[in-house]
Amino acid sequence: MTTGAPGREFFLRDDVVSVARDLLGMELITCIGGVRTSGIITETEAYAGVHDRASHAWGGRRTARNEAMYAQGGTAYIYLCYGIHHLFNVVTNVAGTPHAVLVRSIRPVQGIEAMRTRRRQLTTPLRTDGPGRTAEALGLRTTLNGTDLFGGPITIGPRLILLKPVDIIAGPRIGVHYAGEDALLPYRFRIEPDL
DNA sequence: TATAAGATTTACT
DNA sequence: GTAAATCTTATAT
Repeated sequence: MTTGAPGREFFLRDDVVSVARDLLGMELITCIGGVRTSGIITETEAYAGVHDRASHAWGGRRTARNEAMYAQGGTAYIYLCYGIHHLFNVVTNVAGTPHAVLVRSIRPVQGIEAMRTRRRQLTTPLRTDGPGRTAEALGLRTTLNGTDLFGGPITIGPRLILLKPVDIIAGPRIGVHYAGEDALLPYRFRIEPDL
């Protein structure tokens, strides 16, 4: 687990919650239009498929938008939220089981100037916290929805920082108050910004 | 066919 | 603190 990038088997794992936790500290890399940008994943949320009211796939929902959730683990699920923001998820579990992990925040590593341009923050401090800001900084758009994370423009790289269990903060997910009891599940994981 | 709400961010009062 | 931007889906006429 400490050497190299995660292989396909990492994303095929059965427990989406543990995948969300283990993604913390890994590098999310994009190479789009010849521009390479990346960041350390610092916040994630798990969406546990058909039994999770907060998930787009709750109750077995399957639409043109969420089709990528039904692909095999290691696929990108990118959708438009509120008509404006692109949100990036990593699909987990085997094909046909629509689990996914939302990447909510990164710490910039490579291509910081390119991310500034994308975020239109050339002089103001570059912010990459929040799922919409994260996707915009990395150039992730719905045109990349369904992209495989092996051999394509989006890659999950090696773990860049080692984390102790005590460093990882679990809590309820954000913006899912409509999900009833499922809104209280501790499916959100993050680390302190200065860790 | 119409309306409401959503895994959000930004700007303005 | 409130509202606007604006696409997709679900539910109600």
